[in-house]
Amino acid sequence: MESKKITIKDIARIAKVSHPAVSMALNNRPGVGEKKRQEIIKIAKQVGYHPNLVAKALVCNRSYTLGLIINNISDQFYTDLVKGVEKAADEIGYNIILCTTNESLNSQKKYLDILQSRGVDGIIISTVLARDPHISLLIKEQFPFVCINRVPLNRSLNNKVDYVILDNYSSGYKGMKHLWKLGHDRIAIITGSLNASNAIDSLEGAKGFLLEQRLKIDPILLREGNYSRREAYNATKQLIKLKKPPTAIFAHDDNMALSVREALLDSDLKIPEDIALIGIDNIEMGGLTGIDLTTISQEKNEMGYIGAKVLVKKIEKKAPIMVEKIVLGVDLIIRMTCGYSRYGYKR
Amino acid sequence: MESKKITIKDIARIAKVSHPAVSMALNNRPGVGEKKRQEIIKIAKQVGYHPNLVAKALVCNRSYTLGLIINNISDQFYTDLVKGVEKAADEIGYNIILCTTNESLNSQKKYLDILQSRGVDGIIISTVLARDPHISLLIKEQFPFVCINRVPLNRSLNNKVDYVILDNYSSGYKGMKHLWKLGHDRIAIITGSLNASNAIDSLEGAKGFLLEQRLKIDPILLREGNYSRREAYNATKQLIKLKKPPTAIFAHDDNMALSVREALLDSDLKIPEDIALIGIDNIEMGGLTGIDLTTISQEKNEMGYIGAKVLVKKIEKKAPIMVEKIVLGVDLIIRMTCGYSRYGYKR
DNA sequence: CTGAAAGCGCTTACAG
DNA sequence: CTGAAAGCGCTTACAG
Repeated sequence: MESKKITIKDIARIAKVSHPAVSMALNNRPGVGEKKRQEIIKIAKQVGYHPNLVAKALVCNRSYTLGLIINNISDQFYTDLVKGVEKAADEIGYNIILCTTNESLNSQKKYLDILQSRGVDGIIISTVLARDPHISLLIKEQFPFVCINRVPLNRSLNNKVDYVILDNYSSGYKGMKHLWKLGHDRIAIITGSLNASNAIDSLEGAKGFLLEQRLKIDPILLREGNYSRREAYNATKQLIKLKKPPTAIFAHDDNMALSVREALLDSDLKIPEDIALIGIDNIEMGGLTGIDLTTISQEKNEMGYIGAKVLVKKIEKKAPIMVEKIVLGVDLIIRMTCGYSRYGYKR
Repeated sequence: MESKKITIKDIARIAKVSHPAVSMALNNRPGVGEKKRQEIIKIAKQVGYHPNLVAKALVCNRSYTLGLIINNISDQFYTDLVKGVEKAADEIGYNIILCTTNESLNSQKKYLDILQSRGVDGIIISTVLARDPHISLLIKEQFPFVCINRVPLNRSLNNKVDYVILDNYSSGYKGMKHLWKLGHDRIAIITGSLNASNAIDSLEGAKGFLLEQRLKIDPILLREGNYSRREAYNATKQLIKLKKPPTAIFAHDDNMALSVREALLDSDLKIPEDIALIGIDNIEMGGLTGIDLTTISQEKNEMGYIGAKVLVKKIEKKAPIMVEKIVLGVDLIIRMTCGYSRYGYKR
């Protein structure tokens, strides 16, 4: 009792025309008279015709589908990114196949292969590592893709990959400057995954500011947090047990900052009285009253949105052959966790 | 300079066999000698063959792709749901096309059509309305789908749709009971979208408990929040301005509860001293120190996971023809926003 | 403007 | 076990 799928051949039979005529009529192409066209469209509606996009994709070699590779849907940073990509995709009539790697390189490779096999027209990848082994293959195969959030750092790929990223260097720089101006000299940093460009850049930015002040970070205050809430929590617990504990912690994303906060509060430390805290990303939850996380705002939505647009431009070859490199600006968002509102800048 | 896609015909030429032989070899089917099989597999690897899943889907009428329709990726409730679906899909080798409707029925219809056209093997839909106009068509067409989170309430569809939902009635009941036992008599409710079964059931549960106590809710304390943060905020502002304001607010999801909290704090009301607050869902952010939202825990992840498994069972027809109706239990999570820890139950 | 043929990259079914 | 044919539902290119 399975209801058979209705195809253009069925419609052709009813309309007494050839099936290519139906195809042309439905796709608004010349090759069929206006009267016939209207008749065919009417019949298609009546019989509830759904075009088979799989067949169409096979013959046109275009699926109007994009792959999106992210790390972790539970991290609001990625949620916002997905939202931006979806908005763009919706506007231009593409659909999204969502793939989550959980920071696994094997998983990334698996999804890259699957997405290509599934005939997506291009891939938006937010999980690339600094020395990513997969990107060069995509380039060699001339498969359309765009990096967002993170870029490969191999020199040889420098002018070959389109990307849309955040100005992570400035995020690190501005966060550090804020803490320094508040009088902090002993600042711990909990970084992202240091094999990823965004984390590397944030750290460089933080160090860059210190360098300008002829300061250096005490290596014991530098912890790799891998964007993991648990690692951030544990790192914080260790940091505050130090003989000379930090007076401030700079977590290189808000997701980790929230865990740092939990760790501090669990240890009965007051923020910012006992220790200051600043994050990066400006995720929505950081702004809740009582959290009031000072942070660096980043245009996550825009990054996804623009990334998708850049990719589709490439796919549709509407632009001349060129590589687009887009860097979105960042801003300091002062809330309560650094104590600025109470003390103001000291220097 | 576009690099041509490698197909089984290319491999066939190299291996000096017919292309169906290659297909059989690569799919581990009988019909080709073991030696040849190994040779073919080796060649495929060497030339970097990616099978064209679009072609495969066309001939097999199976794409190993699932559609997932949600309302709003920014709501952590849906994020968790997506995560569960993804986990199941990953385990069984399916990919997910993600569609977001933002509570728009037109959008839901659009995506339902697109997903079918795209040849997904089935659809997981979490956005169905109580009187949903689209579900009966899916049933008529015998298109595999499963409802999660929400179900249609039309009597005629009663025994025709598979679903995995939460025990929303109990969520409403348990939340109300908790507040009542703490001594509250004037409890406001901010509901979800009352054209959706989950919101209706939660409200029924809350009313159900009151009825047992021979109590009724004052209509002025009942507000439809539509799962929107803004509406919850505004509703709260109105509620506290009432001549007889409520002593407690029961928000029918945590996302709204967080906005209620903002509205209360913005009005300098203390939680729970001035007014108690309870949500539903147990989203991660509600558990942060300083938020400490009392809530009803729900197995959002499990709902997605089981939903996907039920759907695939149906698609693969491994089970006898039957309808699965699964209801997941819920639990009261006592934290700080109702003041239980300070006062204990009064009755 | 109209119709019949060829083909997208696969798999299935059927001769040898 | 092996090979050639047919077909999935479409679109494109080419005769009439």
